[in-house]
Amino acid sequence: MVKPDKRDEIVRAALELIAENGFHGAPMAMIADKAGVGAGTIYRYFENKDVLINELYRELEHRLYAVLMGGYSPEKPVRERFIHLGSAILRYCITNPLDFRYLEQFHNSPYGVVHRRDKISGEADEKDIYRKLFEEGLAKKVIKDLPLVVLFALAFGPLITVARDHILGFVVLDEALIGQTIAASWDGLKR
Amino acid sequence: MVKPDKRDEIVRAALELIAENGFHGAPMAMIADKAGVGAGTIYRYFENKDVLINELYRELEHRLYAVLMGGYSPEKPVRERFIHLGSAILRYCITNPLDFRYLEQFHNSPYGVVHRRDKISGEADEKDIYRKLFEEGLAKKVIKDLPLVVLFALAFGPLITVARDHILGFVVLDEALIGQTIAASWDGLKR
DNA sequence: TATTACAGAATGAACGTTCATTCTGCGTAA
DNA sequence: TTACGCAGAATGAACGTTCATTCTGTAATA
Repeated sequence: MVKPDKRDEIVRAALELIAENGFHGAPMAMIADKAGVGAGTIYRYFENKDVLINELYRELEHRLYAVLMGGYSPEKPVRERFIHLGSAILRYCITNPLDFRYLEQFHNSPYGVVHRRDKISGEADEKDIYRKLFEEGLAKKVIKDLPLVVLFALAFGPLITVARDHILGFVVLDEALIGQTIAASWDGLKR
Repeated sequence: MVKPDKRDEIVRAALELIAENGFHGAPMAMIADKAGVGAGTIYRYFENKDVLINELYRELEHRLYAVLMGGYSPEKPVRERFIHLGSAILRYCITNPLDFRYLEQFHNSPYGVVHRRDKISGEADEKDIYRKLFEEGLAKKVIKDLPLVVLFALAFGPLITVARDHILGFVVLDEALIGQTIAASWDGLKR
């Protein structure tokens, strides 16, 4: 039978190599090596490199979503929920730098653009918690009347930039600084 | 001797291909083709691909700096200068999508990380106009008391994100929206 | 004629993927 | 209990392709 532990090793190795070296710095042979399997073995679990990359992305997206929803209360005020989500996302990125770097690589690549285009053109699904939050904030007139995409940029732009800077060692984000950063990005958002 | 017009064609072709397809979607042979030049000719002008990539980056950086400084008045209030620089940068990115995409590719790659590390560890040079502006804002207590890196993130994060979204067609930035976006990112920055 | 600039073919390294083969663990027969 | 047979998991050498770079011959220039 298919034992998941080899699959897991492959995924873990791919995450680490791609996060650190990018898609093109992570040849299949190297992934196989790090996973402790033969090169051909990867193809028993993943049809090809693209599939591996996309499945890994989906796993990370799923993990991140679970973290975001931990302790999330839809009945609290918009600002409070925003702070909660922002802190959760920033903390996750900081404590899981490999995940963060991987997600960044993915988003800054053709994979990510396709993924995003699909997402925007489709309807908001259950998982699109930020979209719902912003729409509610717009309806209640607590955040600026701007297109959703711009609101996303104002909210995520700083967080992602600052997370990257932390991971690359350009700044050290402690609890206090995390709070101040998110509060500041809220200032940009709020009406 | 070395006629600059072939060099220019090579640089232009490299810009276009790399901006649209990334570093790995722009083989030297394709760059040569698009430039109307033999593959070997590129090596008369650039020692290797890395050098070509870095020199192209430096040219773009220089152009962008010139744009930023057009109409910049160091004696105006901090907020006004910030708005001026933000508008200039955003407009530049939007009207020169190839330049913007190239700069992004560069920054999101090992080239960019090395470049940034060098820049941060070095002293502020004359060209580091944002750094000077923020330091003055801090001294005059008009912007939040946060590390420079975080201020950069709050200011640039949204602008870059929104510029990318515009170029990918996820939003249409007209003059009004540009102004509102920059004003909003100032709200995040100001004390 | 001597020198330089050039185009494009040649080269070798690196890559993703394939596939003939080997290994492993389990059901069955003695 | 041991030996055998077998399915399918695992392997890694080999293949075809792509790429950056170098080499070679030719045209232009002086």
